[in-house]
Amino acid sequence: MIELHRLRAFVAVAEEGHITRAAGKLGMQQPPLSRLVQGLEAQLGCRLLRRMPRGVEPTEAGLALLEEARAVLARASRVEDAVRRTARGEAGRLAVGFTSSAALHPFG
Amino acid sequence: MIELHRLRAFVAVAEEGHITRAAGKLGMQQPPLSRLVQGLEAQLGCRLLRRMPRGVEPTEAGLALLEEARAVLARASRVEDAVRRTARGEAGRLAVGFTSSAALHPFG
DNA sequence: GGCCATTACGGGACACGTAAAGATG
DNA sequence: CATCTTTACGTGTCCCGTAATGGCC
Repeated sequence: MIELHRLRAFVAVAEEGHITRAAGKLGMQQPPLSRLVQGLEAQLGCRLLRRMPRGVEPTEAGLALLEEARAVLARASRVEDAVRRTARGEAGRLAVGFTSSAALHPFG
Repeated sequence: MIELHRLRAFVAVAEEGHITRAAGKLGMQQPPLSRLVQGLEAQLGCRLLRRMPRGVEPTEAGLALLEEARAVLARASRVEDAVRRTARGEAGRLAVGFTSSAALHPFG
């Protein structure tokens, strides 16, 4: 399965259009980032970027991955907080109910 | 961010109720799997499993993570195939339409 | 004593950073 | 020549597997 690390790298590159610029945004150097994307292409068996003289451009497959990757990363980024909140008791015990008559009952 | 590797490990353990059994299912040994879950607990800063004399049991936070992790993993597992299909041209350009009359039209 | 989880230790894979090389306008 | 990407090389970290230790019926 694709690891999130590689997805993050690819999304940054695809959004910036330059490996160099994306590396700066991710706080790393260009060479490791370039290899990360290459590894992803090798894993998927297809090119994700068109290498241009001035930067890169996502291929068709790259665009598809960009969309999917954003969805997965967005969901994954919320997991950590959700679990911690549950551990603190702020969530997880919350039950939400719908009835047709609850609104008629006074509290207490 | 939590890596998918750790999520897969935790889901297997939580579902099996035994680190030993989950390790067999994942094709690995118990010690690395035990450490993987410990690493996840350290990352989240809360216990995910209650260690019992016969196996383990998810805590409240563990149950919350189990649910989230399944959703993320399910989504991530489809990414790879989706991108490869797009690269082969089987998807990405596919438009699906619904009409009220298409069924009345003969092919050709 | 048997079962299960954990710690200890050595080996391999992967990613990073720096430095040098290749490609293109 | 300037810009951007890629390859080369050495280092550090993380994970794995085997072996030994700890806790609880």
